[in-house]
This record gives sequence, structure tokens and C-alpha cells, in this order.
Amino acid sequence: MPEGHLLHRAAREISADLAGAPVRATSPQGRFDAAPVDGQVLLRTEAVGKHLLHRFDGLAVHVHLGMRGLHLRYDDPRSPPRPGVRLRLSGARAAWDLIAPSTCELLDDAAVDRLLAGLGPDPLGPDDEDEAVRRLRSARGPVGAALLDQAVWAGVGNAWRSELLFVARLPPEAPCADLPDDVVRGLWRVTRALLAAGRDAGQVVSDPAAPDERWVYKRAACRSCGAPVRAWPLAGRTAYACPVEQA
DNA sequence: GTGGCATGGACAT
DNA sequence: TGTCCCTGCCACA
Repeated sequence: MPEGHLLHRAAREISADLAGAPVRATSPQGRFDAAPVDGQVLLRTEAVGKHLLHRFDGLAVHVHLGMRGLHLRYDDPRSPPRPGVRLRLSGARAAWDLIAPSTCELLDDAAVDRLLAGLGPDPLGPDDEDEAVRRLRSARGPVGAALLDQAVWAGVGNAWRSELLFVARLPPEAPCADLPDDVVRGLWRVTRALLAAGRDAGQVVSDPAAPDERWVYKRAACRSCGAPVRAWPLAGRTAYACPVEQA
């Protein structure tokens, strides 16, 4: 379930467990060469959008979970890994296993810079509101496509797309170019607030008063007004919207 | 037990 | 736009 808020949560937890000390880095599965960082001090683990970076001196392990990847944490760093673990990072307090990522690779600092250069502002990163607004308003096509474009805003995925656009009462097919500046600012601010709540809760939170509920995502009826939710493919993924409140 | 789908993205077409 | 990918979950049988 890897949208940006969960990567930020993982980064926070991995850093708390492992950063500041040498880590053991292995690939039980054998599909990743962990030797260059094995025994090195993990400076920090950070998330940028949906990307995770384990930072070592001059080198980083870049992880992207894709749709199916996951992390497993073990209190006992000696716990045997399950089959298929691509990367295990272990320290004195815990072990973190990476399973089925779409990307797990070593990057030098220049390659990290290139990666980051391709990403838009992260709602869970430094608040770069003017740049965020500029990128969204200048995106081509509908706002529902722009929100999934990681070069526009980095970290929003399909569940957030539907929920954020509902909260902002915007129809997903509204052209970005037509959105007033203050509307986009409002969307950015609610995105920052809700993703932060989601990071802290470990799940999508689109209504802080009811953190387990969704407004429209994968629902048959709008949680607010009860109208039948509209679901259709938009930018390659299923979009959900209320036909009444997001008209 | 099996098949379809998915909170992702790269790549071919 | 379609397809594939080191999975997990669900519905269904």
C-alpha cells in the first residue's frame, strides 16, 4: 500500500531503528549486491515522494516499492528472513526486510540528484507552495491526471487522488489550466495536512474525525451525500468521484 | 485452491 | 494505450 505517506512513515521508523550506526546489509535472495554498504554507517533513511533512500557516505540505496513491494520489521535482528527478501538491513535493535520492490539499487550522489530532479514538490517535504502551485497550474490535462504525475507533486497515489479531489470538491476532469490560483493553494494545503495525518496514522486519512472512512474511494455511494459514486479510468487508474458534490 | 484486481511505474507499441 | 512485474487480498468455488 505504498503511497508517499507510508514511505515517509517507513523512513521515520527505519531511521529510528538503524540510523547513526553501522548496519548489516545483505540480500538473502541474492538479487541485490549489498556489499558496498554492508558494515557502513547508515546516516539516515529518507523518503521523497514514493521513493526511499538509505543514505550512506557518498552512496545511497534507492528503493521503490511499486505496487507490490513491502517492508517487514523484526524486533529481533537475528530473525530468519522469509524467502525472497531482496534486502535486509539490520542493527542492534531491529531488522528491516524489503520484499518485491520494483526498484532496489545503489546510487551515487550524482544519480540521487538526477532522481530528485525528476520529482515535483513533496507534500510531506519542505513546504514549497509557490512551486507546487506553479507546477500544477501549468500541467497539461485534467487535475486528476496531474495529481498522479510525480513530476508535478511527488507522493500522491490513486487513493489520495480521489479523496483529495473530493475534499477540495473538484471534478477530476477539470483542466489544470482552468483552476484558479487560490483553489490550487487550497488543494496543496489540504494535501499536506491529510498526507501528514496519513503518515502518522499509517493509512489514508481523508477525514481526521473518521480516519478509517473514505469519502468516495472504492465506495459505491458518497459518504457525504449518498449519491452513487462515479468510477472510471483516468490516467490509467480508476478514479472515483461524487457526481453531485464534485460537479 | 484459483483467478482477478490493485494505494506503481517502466517500457514497448 | 497495453503489458509486464520477485505479492497480497478478496471473492468465489
